[in-house]
Amino acid sequence: MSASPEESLVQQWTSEQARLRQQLVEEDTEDWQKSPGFSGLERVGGVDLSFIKGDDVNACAQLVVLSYPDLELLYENSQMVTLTAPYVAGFLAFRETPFLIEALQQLERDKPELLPQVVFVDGNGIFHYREFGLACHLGVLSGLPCVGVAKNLLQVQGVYKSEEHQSQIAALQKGGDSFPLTATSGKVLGKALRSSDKSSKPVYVSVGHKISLDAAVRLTHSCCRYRVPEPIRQEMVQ
DNA sequence: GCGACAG
DNA sequence: ATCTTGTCGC
Repeated sequence: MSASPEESLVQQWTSEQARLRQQLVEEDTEDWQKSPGFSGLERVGGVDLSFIKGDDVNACAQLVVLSYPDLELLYENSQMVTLTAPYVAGFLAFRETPFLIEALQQLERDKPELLPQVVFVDGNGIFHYREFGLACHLGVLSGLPCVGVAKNLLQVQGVYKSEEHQSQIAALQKGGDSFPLTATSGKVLGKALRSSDKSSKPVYVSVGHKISLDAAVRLTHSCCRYRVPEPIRQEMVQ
C-alpha cells in the first residue's frame, strides 16, 4: 500500500520535528531572564502571518521589534508572501516558519543592532502534540529565545476544554494569574494566563526555546496592555 | 462513526 | 487565519 501525498508529507514533517527537537533548550539561557525585573532586556520581537478573506495562499509576514519595558515601536517589517505548504494542525511551522526566518535574517542584515532578544510567536511552543510547536521550531532555527502565545486552547496530551478547565479559568481573578496545563505524563506543558485585568479569556503560554516557563509567563504578562502581548498585537492592529 | 483540529 | 457592525458595560 502506498501513502497519499498528504500522508507522506506528514511523515516527513514528523521526523523533521523529532530531529529539530533534539536541539531544543527549555531553560533560561540569558542573564536578563533570571533578573526579577528583566533588567538587561531592551528589545522584544513579535512575528505573525495574516491573511485576507478567501485567500489562504497569499499572506502578510510581519516582524516588529519593541523597546522594553516601554513597548515602543523600534522596527517594523511587512512583506507579502506566497505560501506553499498546507495548514495541518500540529505542523503549522512548516507553513509559516520560512517567511518568519526570512524576516529575521533581513533584520539581521539591515539593522543587526535591532535584533530582538526574545521573540513572541503567535502559536504554541512545547504545548503541542509532539512538544514542538511553531515557537520551538522558530526558536531552534533562529537560535533566538522564543515564547509561544496561543489565543485558543489546543486540546492535547490530556488537556481538555473540560468543565474543570472552565472553572480554573473562572478562578483567574486578575492580570498575571495563571494555572498550569499538565499532560497526562505529569509534565507541565504551559500555562493559561490571564494576561490583563480586563480580559477574562486567557492566553496559552508555553516555552518556545531558550527560556523557562516561569520567565515566559512573567514576560508575557509584562508585555500585555490588552489580552494579546503587544509585540504580536501590533501586527494584528496595523 | 463523531468530534477535534495552534494559525 | 478570515467572514463582520453595532452595541452594551465599565
